[in-house]
Amino acid sequence: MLKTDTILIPIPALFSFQECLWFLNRNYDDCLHEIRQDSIYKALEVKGEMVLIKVTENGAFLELDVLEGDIDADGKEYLVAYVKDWFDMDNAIQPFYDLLKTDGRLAYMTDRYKGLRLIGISNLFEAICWSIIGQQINLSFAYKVKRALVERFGKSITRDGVSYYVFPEAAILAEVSKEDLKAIQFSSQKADYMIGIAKAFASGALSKEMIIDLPDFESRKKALTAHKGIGIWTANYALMKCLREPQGIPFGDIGLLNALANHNIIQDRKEIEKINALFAQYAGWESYLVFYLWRSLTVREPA
DNA sequence: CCCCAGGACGTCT
DNA sequence: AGACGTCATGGG
Repeated sequence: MLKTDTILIPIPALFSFQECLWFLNRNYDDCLHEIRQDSIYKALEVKGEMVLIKVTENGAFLELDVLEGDIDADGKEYLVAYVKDWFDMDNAIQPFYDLLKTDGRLAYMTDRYKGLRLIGISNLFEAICWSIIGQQINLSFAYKVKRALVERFGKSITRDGVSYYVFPEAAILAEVSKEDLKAIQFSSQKADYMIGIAKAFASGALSKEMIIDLPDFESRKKALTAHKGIGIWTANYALMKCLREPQGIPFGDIGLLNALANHNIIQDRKEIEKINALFAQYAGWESYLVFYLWRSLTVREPA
């Protein structure tokens, strides 16, 4: 099928496609998108149909091309909303920069990482599963496990001999066996956690809409941590990446702690009061601060 | 063998 | 509430 659909999305102030690309391409092997020549290729499922999109920069616009899959006007609208949410394009982040500029230790970020946006995970089930996979293991291994899971249980669409995957549906993962997951290097505990979460989503006991409808951050966090396998770190990570809760601070995150130590904001990992004092200065932009601190971490070279 | 990695959970005080 | 031990798995 030939490419026919091109959509242009205006780029807002303080937005850098190159910085967003850096995050998506930071030497980790993420199976849910591919980057070639400054373009992002990603599979999505739109109204039950697999679609392959390409996102690239085109002057003052992001260019969104539908490479595979038939979509109607509603589908286009969905894709535009998806990309805007993915790159947090509707968020005016100048107030965050104003805060950074008053912070001697972090002011440099407004230049060095200018235009970096908090890259999201719009699927709550995926966001939770990904954070469960990432619990207490190094990121390289976490991406390896995710790839095995996605390539085994996720739908895909192929173009030019390359397959692009979407994250598996909850209904599928709800039915897999613990042994299936252990075979792709899940720990026995994480296998139980993820099957349990998948069953909750598959049955409707848990959903993004339900969490959004809760009145405030604390009740959302409680609703998530009520499930086995979702602790403070996982709940806050999911709320930060999916629901874009500013208060979604993944407390205890080793990367966050390392970044704070690198900036001499803390000396050791137990200085909770210093961490709280820092985030108090960034009220409303806590999750952005976390993301920028992650950005500051040097990334290992690929093996 | 050791320690570490984008933690969670139980069980003690 | 908060500290501590335990659980799993792969990488260095």
